[in-house]
Amino acid sequence: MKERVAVGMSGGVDSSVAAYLLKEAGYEVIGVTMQVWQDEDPLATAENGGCCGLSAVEDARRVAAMLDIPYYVLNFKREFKESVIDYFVDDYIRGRTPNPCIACNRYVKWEALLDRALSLNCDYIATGHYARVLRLPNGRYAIGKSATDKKDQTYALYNLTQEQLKRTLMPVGEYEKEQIRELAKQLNLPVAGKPDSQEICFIPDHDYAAYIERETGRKFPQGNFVDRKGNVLGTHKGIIHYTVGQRKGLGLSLGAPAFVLEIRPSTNEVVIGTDADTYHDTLVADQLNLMAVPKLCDGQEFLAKIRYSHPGTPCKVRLADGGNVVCHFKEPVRAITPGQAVVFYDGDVVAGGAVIRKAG
RNA sequence: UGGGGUAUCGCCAAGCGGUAAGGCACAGGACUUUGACUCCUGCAUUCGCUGGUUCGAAUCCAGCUACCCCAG
Repeated sequence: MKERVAVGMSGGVDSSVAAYLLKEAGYEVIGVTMQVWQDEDPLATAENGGCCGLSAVEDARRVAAMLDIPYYVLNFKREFKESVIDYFVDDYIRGRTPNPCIACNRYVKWEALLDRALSLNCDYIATGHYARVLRLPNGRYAIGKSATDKKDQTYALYNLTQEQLKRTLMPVGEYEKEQIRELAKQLNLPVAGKPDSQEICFIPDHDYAAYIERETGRKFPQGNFVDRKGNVLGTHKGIIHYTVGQRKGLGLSLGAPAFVLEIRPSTNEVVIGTDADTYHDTLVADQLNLMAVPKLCDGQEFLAKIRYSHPGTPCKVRLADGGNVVCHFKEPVRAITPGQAVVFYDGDVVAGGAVIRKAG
């Protein structure tokens, strides 16, 4: 009897090809598009490049028809609102910089989708991510880097659980991005030429601050830019406009480039310093999720990425009070940002990850 | 209203008679799952104002205006 798999189809190239590959591999494939947008504004959807919106549904439906697989649109608006949007907004209000894609993966694309898939008698869920699901000799499941370096998406997947990974397939992880596009062309998929999605999908105009103010119905007051000694350097536009390491948009003319060092929601201050001031060699993180390793040991070494595009820096980890993880880097890293994830790699495999609380 | 000083892009600032450096900020673009970083491009026909000297002035001279400092 064929194993049954639900493929999350975003309407893009990758998940479309994923569906095809699974069908070729002999699975019984069901196409699913997750409806997550709160207001389906067709215009905004088009501008967004098609991730998760109405035009995405049309594209996914056409691909499913071509592949001759059943196709459903499932409503995940509530889950998306609670796990992604609310988290995103709350983090900004608390002076942090969230990574909504990580939350979306863990709680919507996996937790909620897997739940629905199981109730449809599926054995697996699958996505078009450029990553691999590995079963390790120690019995654990882990995310491994894909064949293509250009499009590594493992960072955003560190937070998946063992149960989720056990039931996950990522067929495009075995291919290069170019191969996937080529395959899409050969199959005559209508989405072969679609651009990659990027940026945060639910804020198509990229105006984060306006989105947060709309969502909360609040205005976030101006406050002081201060240096590390507390001297006032100027006025900021509201805490939600900034992230650690940011240079652009500060409007401060201090002779040398100025960067955000820290955001202090309690005093509504944004601390400013030089580029050199943004480097630290230690961070504290919480909400640890383990993947390849069953537990973290003091002194254990990993390559750690502190943001999506960070190439990684060697570090040693140590467990601290309350389940916190202290990560000491071999060399200082730039702009350790509360709210972003630290992801620990053991070679090409994700050992685990956690949420950065503070530098130093 | 006695004396001295300074007035060059939004901010800082070079220039010292030969036809406006640079930094910061800002804007546009590339990159991008941080409005991040980084990179590329752009950004004073004009030097507080008015005259004068000179082939030629932001640069020299005079007057005016503004601000600053010291004395009142």
